[in-house]
Amino acid sequence: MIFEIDQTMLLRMNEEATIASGRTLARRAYHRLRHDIVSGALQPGSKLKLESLVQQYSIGMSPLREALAPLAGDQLVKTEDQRGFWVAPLSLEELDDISRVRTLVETEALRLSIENGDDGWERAVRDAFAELSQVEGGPSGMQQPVSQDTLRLWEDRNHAFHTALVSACQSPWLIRLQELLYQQAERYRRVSLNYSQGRRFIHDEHVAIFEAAIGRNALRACRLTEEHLMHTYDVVRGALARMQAEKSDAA
Amino acid sequence: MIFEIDQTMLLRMNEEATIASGRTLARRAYHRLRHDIVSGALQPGSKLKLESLVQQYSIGMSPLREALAPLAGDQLVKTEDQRGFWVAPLSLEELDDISRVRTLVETEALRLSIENGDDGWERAVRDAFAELSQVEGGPSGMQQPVSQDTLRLWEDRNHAFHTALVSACQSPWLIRLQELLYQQAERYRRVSLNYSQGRRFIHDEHVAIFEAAIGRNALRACRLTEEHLMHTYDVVRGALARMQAEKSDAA
DNA sequence: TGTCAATAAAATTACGATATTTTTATCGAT
DNA sequence: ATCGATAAAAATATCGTAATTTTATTGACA
Repeated sequence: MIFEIDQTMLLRMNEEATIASGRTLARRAYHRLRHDIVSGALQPGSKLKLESLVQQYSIGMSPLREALAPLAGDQLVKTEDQRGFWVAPLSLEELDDISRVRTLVETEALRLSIENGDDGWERAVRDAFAELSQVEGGPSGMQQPVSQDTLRLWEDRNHAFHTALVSACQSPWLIRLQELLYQQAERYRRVSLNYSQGRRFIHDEHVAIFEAAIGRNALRACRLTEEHLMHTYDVVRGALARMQAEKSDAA
Repeated sequence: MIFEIDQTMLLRMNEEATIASGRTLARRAYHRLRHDIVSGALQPGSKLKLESLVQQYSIGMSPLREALAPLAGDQLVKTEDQRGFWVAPLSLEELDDISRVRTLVETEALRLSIENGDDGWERAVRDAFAELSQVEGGPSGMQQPVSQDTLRLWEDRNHAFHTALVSACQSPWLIRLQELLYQQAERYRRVSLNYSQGRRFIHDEHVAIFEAAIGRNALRACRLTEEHLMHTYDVVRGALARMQAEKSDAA
């Protein structure tokens, strides 16, 4: 028992450490900035004033700019020559776009993964699913409101589960694109979380996908994944719409 | 006649100017470097020594590093913390991967484009096709060896044609990914060009795709595009294999 | 109200200083 | 003598700061 707690604590520490890990200042800044953008701490669409960031993050201009460049590559930051940097804005249109493209990429990657997956893949998927189930807490899990920490943990494990599922597709490019799009989608989930009303039986969907994948039923797994992503889309879209309505009310 | 020559010359100048255009030193360096990588002037897999590049391109260290960052985002340059930058290597495995993912993305984008395309789209496709046909020069065009300049022109117009085809898909993300993957594929085409033996009736394939797209036959256009990309893959793979065989002979 | 010059703000770039990695040289053991 | 480990040296990447260039803002004037 004590052993279990220790492992959990280590895992948590590890996860938190990864927020700003890296060997160079630029990479650490990259991780911090990415976290702050994905979490919504930095307002979507807002100007990133370099001088302010230098002070806020206690960092030099050079590593800061080196950190912003790859964020622009991830489409989390927009940049215009000699006009600076902005946090990439969120919009219903882009959420729509990302959801569709993500479905295209993730179902293809999953299909290939189910075709090619070996025992190691199955084990990785089982492990990731077990960890995710733990935090989703049973068949009707996460119905009740949960803490920010739990949500963080859920995001990590949901990410790990989706990553494990496609990990055997043997296509570095599909994996790279899947990762990119997952991250984009995460932004939308995170900022819309506070506006979500009522939770859906997301765990049941994960169970179904897991069983179809392990059962090597590619067609079914892909169909379920597509539905899963579309349900996510619906929920986030609703929340985002309410959010924007509220904002325009205030104005 | 003189008029025609003038137009051609202007076009050429314009195209050459775009190689290293941009308002900041960093962007100009980005364009030059990208060109040199895609064209193969910079050896795939080779180390990019910053000091050497500073001298070769007559540029400061800061803009050079700013130029390298987005190239890493495009996956044309690999980087490791504290260890520097390399030209991304080429491999048969990655060519395979890129070709498959490109097919996935480009057929989906084309399908949507055919669904959504309006008159403006049709016009853009017709124009791009006309320009491409001009340089491919008729039904059995480009059978005879052609100059480097002509190949450059062909690359530009082939790119423009593929871009026009998917331009109405109304998915910025699909377009971005298509662009990324086209560029990757172009690298392989370019470096393998010198090793290509015998040309195929590529123009016929373009004609068929063009007609299916304009005829709004999405299914057929996608199938033809898939075949087109796979033929390209076969040719480039053959050339690359010969190239690598020759290299290992020399060693 | 619109334009233009002056000023302020901000981004880009140069350059020197520091830290890390890689290579070379040295030493000792087998 | 050769190999492996260790230490010095060189090469290279990273970072901070300041100078330069460009863009945005302000306010006077038409």
